[in-house]
Amino acid sequence: MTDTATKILDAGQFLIQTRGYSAVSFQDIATKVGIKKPSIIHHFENKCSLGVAIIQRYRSNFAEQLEAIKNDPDKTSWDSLEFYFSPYFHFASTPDQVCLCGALSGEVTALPEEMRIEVKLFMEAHQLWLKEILINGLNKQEMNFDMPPIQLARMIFNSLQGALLVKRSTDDLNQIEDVRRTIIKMLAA
Amino acid sequence: MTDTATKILDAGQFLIQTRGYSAVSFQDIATKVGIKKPSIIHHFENKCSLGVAIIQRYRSNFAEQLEAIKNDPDKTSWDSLEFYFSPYFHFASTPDQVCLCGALSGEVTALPEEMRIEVKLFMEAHQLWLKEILINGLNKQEMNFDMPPIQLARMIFNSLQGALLVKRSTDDLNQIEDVRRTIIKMLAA
DNA sequence: ACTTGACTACCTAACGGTTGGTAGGCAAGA
DNA sequence: TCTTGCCTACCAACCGTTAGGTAGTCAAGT
Repeated sequence: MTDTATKILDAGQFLIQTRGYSAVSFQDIATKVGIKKPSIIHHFENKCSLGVAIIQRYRSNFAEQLEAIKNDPDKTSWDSLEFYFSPYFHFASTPDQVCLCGALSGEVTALPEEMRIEVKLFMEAHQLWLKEILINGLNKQEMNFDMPPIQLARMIFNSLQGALLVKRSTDDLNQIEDVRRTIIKMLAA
Repeated sequence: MTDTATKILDAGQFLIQTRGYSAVSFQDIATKVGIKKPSIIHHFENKCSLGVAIIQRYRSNFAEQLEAIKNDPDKTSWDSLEFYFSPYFHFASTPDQVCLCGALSGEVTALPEEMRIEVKLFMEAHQLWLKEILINGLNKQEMNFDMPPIQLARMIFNSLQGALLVKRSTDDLNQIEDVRRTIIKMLAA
């Protein structure tokens, strides 16, 4: 049995990913968890610190997995890239979930400073990870491209984030698949 | 002197582009315009219809300009593409404005159905317009690529929308410039 | 020329409801 | 006995929206 704090994080994350931060209330989260609204305060002192905790957990879950696959000698750079695609395809397969930080990016100026910092850290970490994968792909001659790796990393990250948001608004799964195809084409040896 | 309804649309659009829809209140808009909160209802019957009016105006402003440049025989497909980049660079030059529909896409499921329809129409129109520009570029041999034009159109649109959102969250102007560079490279003859 | 009535644009006051958050109690486990 | 986890009961602030009223404009009727 998972503890209540974890359930609150789960429910909060899910609701932010589907609706955004401003449109999610303590009441929504409490109802989903099956507790009363003030009980949330017992675990997280206010809405902001709950928000921060949700992003931090999300960030470190990603960081762990991305680090693991990067350091796995059995994995090619293409394996790593496909692994990176998988959460985007997973979210795209749901009716209306997007990346947590993609959802927050639309209302980032309405967020408390502490949350903004977390969103920024997420994005920077992912772009740097992608850059390293691309450099690796070039060095091992698995990939081929003549653009600065950081430029391509930004293009990949931004197009995936955009595609997920546009997919949800248009209800058109091609948005992600076409982005994936284009990325692969750009990197193909 | 612009009339009050236009001022309300202007203020509402600006605030949504900077903060999102859920985080903008009638009070915010009224203060910015210099009227009292209930006076907004005199011009727009509720928040939803104001939202719809804002997106419709935004859509038709774009539609007009995009149609004009597409039908101008003096403009190359590269001119059209650079013209399409310009509003993204304009928004990127502000501290925290993004595309209206990009801002809304993060909280689209929290939006009333009528607004969701408008967001979807915006995105579909832009992707179709980009597709036509790409087909034109191929036919006139100004551009060169071997991917389906609609796939590339989606990639371009999604990466620009994503870049604008990520730029605002990270405060890093390279996000847009790198996306532009990559797009140009993909299409270069 | 003067009055009437309808209309627009805006106001103040208040509505019911929801927001994030607080205070205090109570039952279970260590 | 003290802590943990959750509760009920509440708060002030704010939400979108409504009601009712007040100016000012303008065209028609007498």
